[in-house]
Amino acid sequence: MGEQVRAPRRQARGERRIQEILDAAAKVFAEAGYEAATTNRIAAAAGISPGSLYQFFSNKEAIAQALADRFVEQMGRAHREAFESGDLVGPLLPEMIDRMLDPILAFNIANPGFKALFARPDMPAGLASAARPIQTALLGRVEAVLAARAPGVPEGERARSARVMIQIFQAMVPLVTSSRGDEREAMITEVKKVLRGYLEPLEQRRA
Amino acid sequence: MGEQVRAPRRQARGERRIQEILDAAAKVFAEAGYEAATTNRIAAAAGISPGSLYQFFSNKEAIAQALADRFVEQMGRAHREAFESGDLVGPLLPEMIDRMLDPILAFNIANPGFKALFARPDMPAGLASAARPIQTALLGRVEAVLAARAPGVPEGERARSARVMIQIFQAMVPLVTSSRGDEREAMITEVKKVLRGYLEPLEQRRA
DNA sequence: GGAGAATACGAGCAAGTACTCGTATTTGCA
DNA sequence: TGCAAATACGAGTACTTGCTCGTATTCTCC
Repeated sequence: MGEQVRAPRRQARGERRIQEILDAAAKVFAEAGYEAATTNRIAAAAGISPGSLYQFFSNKEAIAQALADRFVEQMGRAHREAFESGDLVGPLLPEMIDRMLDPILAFNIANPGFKALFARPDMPAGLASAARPIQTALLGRVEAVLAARAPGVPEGERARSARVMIQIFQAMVPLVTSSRGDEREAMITEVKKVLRGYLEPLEQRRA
Repeated sequence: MGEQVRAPRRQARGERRIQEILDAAAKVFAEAGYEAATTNRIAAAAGISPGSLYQFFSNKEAIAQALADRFVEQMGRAHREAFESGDLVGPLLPEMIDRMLDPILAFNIANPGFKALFARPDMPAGLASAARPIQTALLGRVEAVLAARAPGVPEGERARSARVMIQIFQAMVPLVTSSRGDEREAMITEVKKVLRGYLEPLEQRRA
């Protein structure tokens, strides 16, 4: 255990190749899903031979893992942006919802491959765990917002409500990303209506 | 074209086998997903040899297709039950929601294999089309309810709202089926809260 | 400019898949 | 009871997939 195959000293060319492979993998995973995305196809999409692919990644799962890490890091940034405002109680509910949703929606729109990788049930179990910390952090932040704005909700119920909100939001993301233009704007409005309709009664409840 | 391989005259034993195979397939698909569900494993789960499997189904997709048809038929029954009440306007909103959701939730709880088959992106495209008529019918029924109860909502928005409601409901189903006992009951209550929070403002809008 | 390391290639291997086929057993029916 | 059809078997086949390996090319640094 603890054995490390020391990674070769990468040249600039190699670093570029790695990013190219990850870009190609994101595209192929998004189009085909995890299982159907063959390593040969990823190599072809990256414009290199299968052998070259394995110069940089030890196996298919390592590619997905690296891609997941890249996504998770960007997603983390979007989450931090969504919750960076210190004032959880001041803003009216609609504005609060705007602040939380807009950055995360923007991320999902800009990275269609993200959902394709993480939302698919055919990917290896280990991959989901890469997103776990992010998911847990998100849950905690939503709970914190609930605790501040809806103090009348007891703790056990609060955790459940946070999960429900996250689930709803994630379910609506495909509806948003798969539409375009005005229809997309309208869908974003609907997502916010849904969350507002769920949150408003919680905020108004007495302790 | 139009060629038909005439199906052999089934014996009672054969009819029984077909149902056993479908039961086994539902279990294996639910556990492993479409791709990872090997025909040999389905055969083993049904307690027969791979060769016997192909006595009744010409290929793996035909198994999934037959299973899908069986599910779709049962699902159709649940939908009809959910919407059979002629009175769309009389009942208060919470009762209306109970009537619509309970049968469909009950179906999903009783048939965990259903979601596993239809919600997975790794299944052949043709399969999804089996559920299409059911989905379209459901959309139409929800739209009809909206038209009756929320006449203030213009038509284009009504279609969008119906889609949103269905999407939300389907997203919450896993939260319900994956929990047990009191937690499950609580989750069902939450699903209904969400839909009520979304519907109530629509109903109260002026034409 | 040359030596060693990194990068690149692509035919091919081991393993796993859906599916077949020759044969044996069981069933329905005259 | 006997016979044709239906059912059952499971080792074997054709194919695909992730991945390797011997070899050729390009880069880095002295």
